[in-house]
Amino acid sequence: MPELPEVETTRRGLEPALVGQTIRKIIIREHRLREPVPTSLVREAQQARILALRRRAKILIIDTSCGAILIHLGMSGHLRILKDSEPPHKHDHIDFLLENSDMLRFHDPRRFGFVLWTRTDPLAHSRLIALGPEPLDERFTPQTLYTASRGRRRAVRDFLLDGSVVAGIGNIYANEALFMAGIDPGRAAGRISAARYMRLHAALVEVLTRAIEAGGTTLRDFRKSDGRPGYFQQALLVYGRDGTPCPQCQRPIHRRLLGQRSAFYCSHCQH
DNA sequence: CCCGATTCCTGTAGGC
DNA sequence: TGCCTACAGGAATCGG
Repeated sequence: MPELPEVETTRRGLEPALVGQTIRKIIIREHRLREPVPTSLVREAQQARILALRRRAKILIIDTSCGAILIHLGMSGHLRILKDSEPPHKHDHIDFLLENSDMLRFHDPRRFGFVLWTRTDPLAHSRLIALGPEPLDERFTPQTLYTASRGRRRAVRDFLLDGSVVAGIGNIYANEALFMAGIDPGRAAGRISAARYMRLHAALVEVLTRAIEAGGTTLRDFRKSDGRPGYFQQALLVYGRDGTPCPQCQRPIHRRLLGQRSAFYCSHCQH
């Protein structure tokens, strides 16, 4: 499940292979992603020169000479650099052929991702405009969380997943940070003190930074742009570890459904 | 405004 | 062995 660290890992891996290249040809085998792949992509992005790769939340932005490609990996997507002679396999939905015989290939079995094209400022795109601060930007502070949470009764785990509060956090890193900060994922966001949001802020920054250094978390589908998995899953403290001993107190980690998705936590260490 | 439920999709794991 | 079901989840949308 690509969250911020996985998309950042992908961005870093793709950057040297893509920047400066011209897109020679775009092949779309499957238009039916989370939203239809626009036909304008083929018409307008072919022959465009790639200028830069950026990331905003979980979205990769490929800036070109005449517009920007926006790519979301959904929960099962990945991007790889291959030789353009590599035959397509199942779920290889889009190929971007480059002038140097390399190819950027978008693969996404569950088709929760999207590939969009815009000729205006990508940061002003409807998918990006309402996002909160980047968690690794200095504009994200403990105050961001404390202020936004006042009066909110929803579980703090779900509050962290709200991209308009802070961008790019998914279920894995929300659970990890809440464990590191000693906060029960089911606690109402508005009933957590400023002092505890200090700890949560620090935990988020630390876990995201470490995950990026490890190349992200590979549970099932995620692959770096060279095809290799990330290694942060070995460092996960609670996510997916129900029944195993808490790394702090040795009591078993619990799994509980919060909303529609699992929360992992230690009932002794988190309150 | 806020919040929870629902929806999209397919591979995998576990039960029988 | 094979079938069936539950589950994984980002984020838009809808209804209360």
